[in-house]
Amino acid sequence: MARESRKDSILKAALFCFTEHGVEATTIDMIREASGASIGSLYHHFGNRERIIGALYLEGIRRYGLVLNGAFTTDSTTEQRVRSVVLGYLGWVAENPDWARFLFNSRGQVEAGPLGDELKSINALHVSRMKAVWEEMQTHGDLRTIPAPCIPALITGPAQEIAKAWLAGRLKGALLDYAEPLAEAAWRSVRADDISSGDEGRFRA
Amino acid sequence: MARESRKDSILKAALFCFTEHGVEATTIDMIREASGASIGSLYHHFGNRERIIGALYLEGIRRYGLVLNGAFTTDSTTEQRVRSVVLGYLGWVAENPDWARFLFNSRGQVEAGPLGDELKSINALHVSRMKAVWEEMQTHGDLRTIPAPCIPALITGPAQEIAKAWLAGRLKGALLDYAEPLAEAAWRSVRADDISSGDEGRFRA
Amino acid sequence: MARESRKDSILKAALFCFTEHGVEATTIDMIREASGASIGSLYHHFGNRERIIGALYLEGIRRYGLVLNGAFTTDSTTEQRVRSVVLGYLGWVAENPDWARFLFNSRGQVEAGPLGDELKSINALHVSRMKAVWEEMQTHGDLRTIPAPCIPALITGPAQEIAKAWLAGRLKGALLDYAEPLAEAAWRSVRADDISSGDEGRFRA
Amino acid sequence: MARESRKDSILKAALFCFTEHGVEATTIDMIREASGASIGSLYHHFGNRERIIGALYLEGIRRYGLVLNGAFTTDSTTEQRVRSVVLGYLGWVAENPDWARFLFNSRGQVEAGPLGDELKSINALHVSRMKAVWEEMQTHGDLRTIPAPCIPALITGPAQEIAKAWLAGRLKGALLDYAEPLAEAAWRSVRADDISSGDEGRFRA
DNA sequence: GATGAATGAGACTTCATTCAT
DNA sequence: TATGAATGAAGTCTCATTCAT
Repeated sequence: MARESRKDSILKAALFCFTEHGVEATTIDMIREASGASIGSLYHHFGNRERIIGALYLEGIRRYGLVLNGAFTTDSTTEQRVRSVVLGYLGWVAENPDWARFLFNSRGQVEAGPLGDELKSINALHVSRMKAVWEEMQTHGDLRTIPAPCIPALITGPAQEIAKAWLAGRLKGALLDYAEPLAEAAWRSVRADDISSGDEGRFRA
Repeated sequence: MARESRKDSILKAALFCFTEHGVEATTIDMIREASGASIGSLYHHFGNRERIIGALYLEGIRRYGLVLNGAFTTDSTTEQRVRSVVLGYLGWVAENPDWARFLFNSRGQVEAGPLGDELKSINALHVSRMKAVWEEMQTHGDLRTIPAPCIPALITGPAQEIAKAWLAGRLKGALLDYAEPLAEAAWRSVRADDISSGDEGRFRA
Repeated sequence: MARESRKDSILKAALFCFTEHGVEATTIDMIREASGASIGSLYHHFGNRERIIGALYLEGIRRYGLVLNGAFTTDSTTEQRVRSVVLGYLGWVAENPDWARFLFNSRGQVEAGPLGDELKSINALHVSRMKAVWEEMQTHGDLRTIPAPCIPALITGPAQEIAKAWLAGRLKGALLDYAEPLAEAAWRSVRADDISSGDEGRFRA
Repeated sequence: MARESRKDSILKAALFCFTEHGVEATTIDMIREASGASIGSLYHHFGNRERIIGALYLEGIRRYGLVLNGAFTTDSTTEQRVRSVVLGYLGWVAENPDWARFLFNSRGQVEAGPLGDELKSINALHVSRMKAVWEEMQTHGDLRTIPAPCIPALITGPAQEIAKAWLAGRLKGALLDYAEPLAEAAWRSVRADDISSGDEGRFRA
């Protein structure tokens, strides 16, 4: 832990700067100042600016992935899973606003950079894994017949909009106040017609 | 028209560059090269870089606004309006991918710039006008009781996700293939419980 | 002339700096200071450091080429030509010590740079043109039978050594004091056995 | 020997890097990577970059000196000596291309560095020792009356040009193919008029 | 209106060197 | 002896902007 301290403090400082000024506007010198490290140390550990961003992005995806995986492995009915994803997403954003801002606001900029392809492929892994789960649910008849790419969009899209507004300070109150309504709406938008809220969902007779 | 030609060609070139490289990565010199104008001419017409972005943003909002206004003024039932917003949004993105990329991908970056506040307030005008309409519908009982900010998020959020994926080339086929499913889902997610698709929606007895 | 002034003054300053500190040790800032131009102006005209060096190298080759071409076109007998090349070379070095230092001292460094291949090919052109002339003389029987690449080495090599020593300040007196002995020696080293100094050389009966 | 191994492996790696990238362009880190040593180890053994270059240069001169001394001590007639110097030089270059490249290509750069004066004086020693021998020969009447500095230039200059071309890959075939013609030419360029190849040279009656 | 040379602040990065372990 | 994290001066280059013609 003491060993990793410098590298970690640089990443921490970088995240802080990205939140404060945005990814593009953050200079190496800002990170240097915020981290207390020297320029040389920054480059010793990361090689260049882009790799600092990349390392942070990777760590963000890893952390976020843990939450979503939890939602899938813990819950058993389809409805529970759909709700868990929405709640899990909003919960994570509420607790990790800086990571969320960085991850979701800057995705485009990060993927446009030199390490974009590498990071994109890691992202694609997450997406495809999730996609497999949704499709399985659809096969079981718990979800309406909807083009596959729409399912995650319907479940996560509105929550993302709300989260974005909240992160930008355009929303009063706690982010989690919107969790239940959004989870309910997500479920309504994707559930099969013969299923209503409160039914068992998956594993029906 | 011939007089305005130079100014327009600069804006056109700027939009092209923003699509190609992103807003932040686009330099004055790229726009100069793409437009065929001289640096001096660029500054003569726009004063500085930020004002090129601003002018483009304004024009984008204006164009997009026309479509959405159409959806509201033409249609009469709530369901029709909800569906029209989704369809209108996706239709506009499909026909104006460059404008869409610029407007939705780069919103954060644009608002972070020096003219951000000005542009934000123009945006806020649009949003608040729309909000008023949704709230009216809610008052009439056509929409479920949902926190107000969720309504546009539910209607537009999933469409935005799909549009983003399509613009990034992650989606096969035509964007409009997803329009009907998304419209249907949007309506399901916000409609009042005693209303089903096909009912009259607003102005019921 | 007034128009080209800036670009030329930069090149002039660069040559001065190269003489003073060597090519590698010369920084953009030194050239900026010596030329009186701004950094921006430097980059406006040349794009990068390497292209300043390249432009200078090209100009140097051009100037030097004029002298050597003169030696070949003016003189008629082989002996006269051999002597003219040695004398012309030393004369040019004596009159253009800065160009000479840059051209001959830094050839390796220049060719190792990014524009190396381009410059190398220009150099190769000069060399091959000259080679053709020597070979013609050899065919005529004025020169001994020597491997072709040795001929220019024998004629120019010693003069280059002397010039290098003189440029480095290791030689007392005027460079041209060594011209006649070196010309004589060059001719002795390459002339055919039945030809002695003062004979007609080429076009003998 | 095992003790010295590390130091030697660093020097060996340095020579490799100098050949590959040139002296100026070689960084401490390149040598570290090529040698397998750590940065700390490099500095422990040599103190700084310049001293690595210096140590290598010294070793190169020492090795090359052995060959040339051989030419002078073994052979007795002037002609034999002149020829031996040319042959010895080319033979050494052919067998030690990396050392040759370093020693002759980078001489200027090395002498321009902080340890330049020290190395220059060592070089000057070699040169003056050799000069004494040539002058003695001249006094004996074996060599033509030529300005003293021209003698080594005439003997070694052409061979250096050929060696440079060969090291740069501009020459096909073996370097030693050019040895005999160059030795013959060197002797012709400096021998006294009443001496022809095969005469006794020195020690005539 | 149009042009493009000129400007300079400031960004990123390299690299020799030091020093605690 | 060996290691490699840490340092920071110094270099190259970019780019928005100004201004004389």
